[in-house]
Amino acid sequence: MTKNRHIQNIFRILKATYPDVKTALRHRNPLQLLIATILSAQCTDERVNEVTKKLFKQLKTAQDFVEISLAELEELIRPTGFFKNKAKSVKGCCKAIVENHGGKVPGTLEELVKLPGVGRKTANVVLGSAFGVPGVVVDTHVKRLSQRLELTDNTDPIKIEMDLMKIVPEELWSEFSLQLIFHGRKICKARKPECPLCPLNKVCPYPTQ
DNA sequence: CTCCCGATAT
DNA sequence: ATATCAGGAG
Repeated sequence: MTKNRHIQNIFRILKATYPDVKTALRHRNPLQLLIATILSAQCTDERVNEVTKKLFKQLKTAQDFVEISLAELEELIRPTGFFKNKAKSVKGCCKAIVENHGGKVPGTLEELVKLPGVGRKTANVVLGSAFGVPGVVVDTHVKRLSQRLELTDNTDPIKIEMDLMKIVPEELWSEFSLQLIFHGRKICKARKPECPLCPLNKVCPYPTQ
């Protein structure tokens, strides 16, 4: 089986299994998605959604996040873990957004990555789901599945991102990332992957236990 | 590489 | 007890 055939099979099966993927992080605008994504580090999206439901009811604009005290913000986001770092990042982002971007979240990878606490993963989530700009999101799931499916030999997320950008057509970057993320959560889990249930098990090199 | 954070699954 | 959860900074 050629490498191209391998990846085409994966696209076909993922599309059939997850025909209409969208981010699980609840949001109404780019600012909300940016903040939700920062909060999502090492935390389930379910918990992030619980926190942001209250958070976004109380705080609407970037200016609101600049004005709230650090201690208050820390308490509001505490259940997401890493709350001191995340509170600092959220406030820092909003400060930069107010001062340098007229209160609007910037829509390019270059500008997003300059924001404190925003790396390529977070930036590509915002680009893909808030601005409709293609981006490969390499989070813990995409990294693990790319390795199990042998789409990359690398362990560095940036190198994996580059590998996937070569293999995956640009118009599928965001969709493919989301499909791997959903599949990684439900089936191809880090701990105990459910290989017998997996629609990819016929084309996957990973041992099915 | 370590640290940040705490809940949950195994 | 330990690994893992939509990572990023120092």
